[in-house]
Amino acid sequence: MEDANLSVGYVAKRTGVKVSTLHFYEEKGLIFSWRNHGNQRRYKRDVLRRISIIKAAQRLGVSLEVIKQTFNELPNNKTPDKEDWKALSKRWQNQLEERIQSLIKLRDSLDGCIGCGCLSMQSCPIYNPEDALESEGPGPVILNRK
Amino acid sequence: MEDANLSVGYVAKRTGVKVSTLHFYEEKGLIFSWRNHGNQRRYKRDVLRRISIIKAAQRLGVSLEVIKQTFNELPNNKTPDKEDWKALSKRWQNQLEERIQSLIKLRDSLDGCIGCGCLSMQSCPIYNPEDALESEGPGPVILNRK
DNA sequence: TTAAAACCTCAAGCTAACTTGAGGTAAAGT
DNA sequence: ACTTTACCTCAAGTTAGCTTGAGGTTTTAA
Repeated sequence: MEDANLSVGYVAKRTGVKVSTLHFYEEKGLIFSWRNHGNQRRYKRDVLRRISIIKAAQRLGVSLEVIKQTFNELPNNKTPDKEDWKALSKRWQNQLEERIQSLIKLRDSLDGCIGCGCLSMQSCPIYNPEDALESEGPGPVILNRK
Repeated sequence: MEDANLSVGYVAKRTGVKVSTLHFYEEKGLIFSWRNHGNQRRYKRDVLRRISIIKAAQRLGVSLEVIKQTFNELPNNKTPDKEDWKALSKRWQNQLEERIQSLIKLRDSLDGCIGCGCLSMQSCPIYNPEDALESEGPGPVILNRK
C-alpha cells in the first residue's frame, strides 16, 4: 500500500501543481516516475513529499537547479527524510538570512540617502553594490507571486 | 555647456551600462535622445542622472515598467530632481520594507519547522503562503546579480 | 459499447531585462 | 587617403520556470 502507483492527475491535485509542471520537473530530473502498460506515468507516494520540498525551497529563494543538486547529494538521490530536511533547511535558512541582511543594509543606505539626492554613480551607496550586496552573493531573491 | 550632446559610447562609459542597454532603455521609453547629422544618438547631460535612478530603483527591486510609469507621473516626464527622488525613494523604501518583513516571517516559520519536518501541504507554514506573504503582496523580490 | 475524461509527445510561447550578431554607415585618428 | 573605431538597424538568442496547443492514445464511467 505504501509504494502505491499514483497517476499524474492525482499527484497534481494533491500537490496543487499543474500536470505540465510535473512533466517539467521530471524532464529536469527533480522527480521520477515509471510507466504503466499504456505509457502513462506512475509515481511512488514519496513524490508528494519531494514536491513539497521543492515548493518550500522555492519559497526560500532556492533555484530548481540548486534543489536538484541538493537532491543529488543525498545517497541514491532519495527523497529527503526528516533529518535531511532539517539539514537542508538550516543551510537555506542561512542564505535567507544573508539576503535579509543585504536588504536591510540597502534599506538603511536609502535612509541616509533620502534627502541627499546625489545619486553619484561614484559614491552613492544606493547605486553602488560595493557593500557585499552583489559581490559573489546569494544570487537573486525571488518570491514567486500567484 | 550644460545640455551638451553626449554620444552613446560616452554615456555607456560614464554609467557603466552597455550601449545595447541604452538602446534598449530608449526603446522602452525610459530615456530619450535626438539624432545628429549622421543619425547617431545624442543625449542631454541629465540622462546620466536618469540612468543612475534607473539603476538605483532596480536595486530596490523596482521593475523597469514601474520605473517608467513613475517617470511618466512627473510633469513633462522630466528627470527626477532631488525632491522627486526623495519622494520616489520613500515610496520604494516602503515596498522594500514589506519585502524584508515577508522574508523575516518566512525565516521565522522556518525556525519553527526545522526539526518538525512535516512539510504537510495542508498545514506547514513554509509551504503555505497563507500568511500574507503571497496574498496580493509586494510581488517578486529580485536582486539582480552581476 | 461508446463517449468523456485523462493521458501522451513535441514544439512553441511567455516574461523580464538584456545581449549578440550580421551587414552596413559615420566619424576620428594618422 | 585610409583605416580603425564608433555607431546604426533589425532579428534572434539568453535564462528561469513554466504554460499552451495540436494531434493522438488510454482509461474510466455510464
